[in-house]
Amino acid sequence: MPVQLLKIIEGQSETPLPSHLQREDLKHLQEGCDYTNKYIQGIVTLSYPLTKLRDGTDFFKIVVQDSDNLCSQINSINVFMYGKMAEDCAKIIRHGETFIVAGFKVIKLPTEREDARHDCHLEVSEEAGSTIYIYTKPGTTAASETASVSVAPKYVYTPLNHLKDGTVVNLYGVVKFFKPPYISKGTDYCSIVTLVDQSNVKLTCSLFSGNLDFLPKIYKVGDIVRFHRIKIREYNGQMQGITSGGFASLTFDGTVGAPVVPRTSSRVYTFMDEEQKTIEELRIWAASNISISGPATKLSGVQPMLFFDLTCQLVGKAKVDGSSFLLKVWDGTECPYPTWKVPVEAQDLEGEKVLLHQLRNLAVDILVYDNHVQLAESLKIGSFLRIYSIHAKEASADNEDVSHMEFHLHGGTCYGRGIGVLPESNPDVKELKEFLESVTLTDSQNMESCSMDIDSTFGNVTVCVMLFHLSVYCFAVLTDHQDLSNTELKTITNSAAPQQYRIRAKLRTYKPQKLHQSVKLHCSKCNSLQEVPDRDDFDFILHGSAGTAPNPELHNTSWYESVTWTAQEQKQRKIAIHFVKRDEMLQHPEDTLIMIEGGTLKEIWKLTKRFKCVIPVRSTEDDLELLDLSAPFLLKGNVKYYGCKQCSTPKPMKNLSSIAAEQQPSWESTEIAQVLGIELLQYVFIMKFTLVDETGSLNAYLFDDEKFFQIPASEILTSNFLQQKMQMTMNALCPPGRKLGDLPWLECFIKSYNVRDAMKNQVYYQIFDTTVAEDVV
DNA sequence: TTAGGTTTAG
Repeated sequence: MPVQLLKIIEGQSETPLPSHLQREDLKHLQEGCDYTNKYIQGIVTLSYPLTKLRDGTDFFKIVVQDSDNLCSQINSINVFMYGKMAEDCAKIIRHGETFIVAGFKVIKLPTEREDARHDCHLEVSEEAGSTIYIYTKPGTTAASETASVSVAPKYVYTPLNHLKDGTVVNLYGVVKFFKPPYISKGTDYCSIVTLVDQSNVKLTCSLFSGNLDFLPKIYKVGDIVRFHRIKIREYNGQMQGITSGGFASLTFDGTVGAPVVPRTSSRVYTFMDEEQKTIEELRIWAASNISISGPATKLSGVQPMLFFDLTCQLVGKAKVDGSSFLLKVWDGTECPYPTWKVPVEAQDLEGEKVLLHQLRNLAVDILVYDNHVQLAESLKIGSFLRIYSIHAKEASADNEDVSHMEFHLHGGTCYGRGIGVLPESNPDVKELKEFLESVTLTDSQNMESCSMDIDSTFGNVTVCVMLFHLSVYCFAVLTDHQDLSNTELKTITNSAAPQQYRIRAKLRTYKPQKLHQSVKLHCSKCNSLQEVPDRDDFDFILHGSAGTAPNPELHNTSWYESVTWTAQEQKQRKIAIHFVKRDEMLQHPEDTLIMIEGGTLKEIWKLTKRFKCVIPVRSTEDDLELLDLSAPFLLKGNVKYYGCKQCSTPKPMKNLSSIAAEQQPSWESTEIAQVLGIELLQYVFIMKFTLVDETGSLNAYLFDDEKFFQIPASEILTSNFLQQKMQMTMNALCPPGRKLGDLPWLECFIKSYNVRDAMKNQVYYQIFDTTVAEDVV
């Protein structure tokens, strides 16, 4: 008899298995072995409806789990039954029963693997000589004898189209919308969840609990929930769910094929194989019936005027004021726009100082408001968050020419706005953690250290060469170095430096991705490079110098005329402006250089719009002097000019009178710098290009003030237009999202050079005499 | 009780 029912009495089978059969372990199964006298034993966890194959043969599939090895990574296997055996078995088998099969075949198919299931399946049929034994429990009988036999307590789940006012039900649903738990105006946390099921009926539930853990752990639209004991009420003509006594929930990942592991805080819950099946069916239904948004937005993909959800890690937080709170987060990618920095007191900022400094180019400030403040305050540094419906807003301060990106989590909970803490077990968190670990901090910062090594031979630029051409068949228009032919990258990296080459390569990647970060200040005297000071540095110095009142003895001299006034502020700030004259005469504002004492950032910025040059100064006993050289010593149009702290020897302002006396003073920055003893810093682009060809790859540095992009490095920081132009150029040279094979070819000149220190000699490469062709952008 | 989905306006 191929299928036998063996009754168990007091844990023992009435009829023992034939003694010649030996039990086999799931993990030892192999295709091609003989299993005539071996058997597999396990619990039936899943069964599929009996179907017929094309040739009419009955086919029945079940999943059997090895209950003795539940912890084993592979603890279940698919069993395929054919013919009469399939038909017989389908009639009597029940979930949770013990299933034994002897004399089966082991088949391995490449696509068999599912979760913790064996990558082989068992083929079972009378023809193959299989025997099946099924242990049933006392008091239960086979389905062929009596219908609906149930061992475990059974819950009844109501489809969403069958809900009735005033009832308490159990239900399943796919999350179509949710608000992550937030602090309600009452005493509890609240979470709003809208579900939908195969009936296509929606149900919005208001869930309340004083304990965050009792609310469903929903992380994204598409998650599947099971609610037990939810009360149904009618509200505004529609059914509504609301928590009632004994409410309990399980949440599952809604992804087809993901492990069916419930998220719950409850230690005790029932979860049967039937319910696993329900989840799997809902997943499949949802895959084609619920619009689940595409790939998650990363900071690198943020667009202005966008509301987006961000999965990130918290690295800093700070109190801002009563109604807003600052979160500093990162996701390992760089926002392509300059991002705002919310000013906070240093002592209010919580987080690892060193890490915050290392991540200063990657972390972004998110300002959260109102009802989100309390939750934000309770967040732990280092935790992983999903922040829902962040508003990316492009804005520019009235004393800034270049806009920046702001991130706000506005007050209220519309559109699911809120903050959720993700557990480390969350698959998205696992993926993010791996990615964050791959973003080596030293790498993201190494532009600064490497660029310091660029040798001093730079500057020997001759004729500008049109070298980039972006067709598939690349060619170069050469107006110089005609003698150079293309050299393969491998040859270059195998050769000694210094040498010059012409190359044909693809730009695989470049740094920094945030192009405005490529702008640095370079001192041609000491060859140092430094970051361009930001507005805050300047503001800080101006605040400091505002404490020194203008010295009246220095007003109205032979070469300048002075005006003073007191700002109507609490601190009674004194401001003096000195207008440089020529031949005792004041000039037109657009030709005039002015010096200002006690001005604010905003006032100075406004003056630069009207006057040719502005020099911030302060009084000493016997002359006006420049401020600290971290501040610009001269502002002219949009450009702030800085001096090298190391190489400058600032001189009194009266030295300017020699220029003022000229017939037609042009007020050139170089000339002003010279008479004031300032070693002028030059704005330069410093970038690292990773170039590849068929033979290899190398990193070449771009060190350029204007030639390469045809954009003055000194002006790019204050011009949206120029920043866009530069971005377009880079997008043309290295189109985002393009595979290596599809990248355009480009030609350029590079030169190799040695950098030696006490320990070693290193060869570097630098792009030179290369200009992006006009038709590129 | 709370919220009852449908973006702040900082």
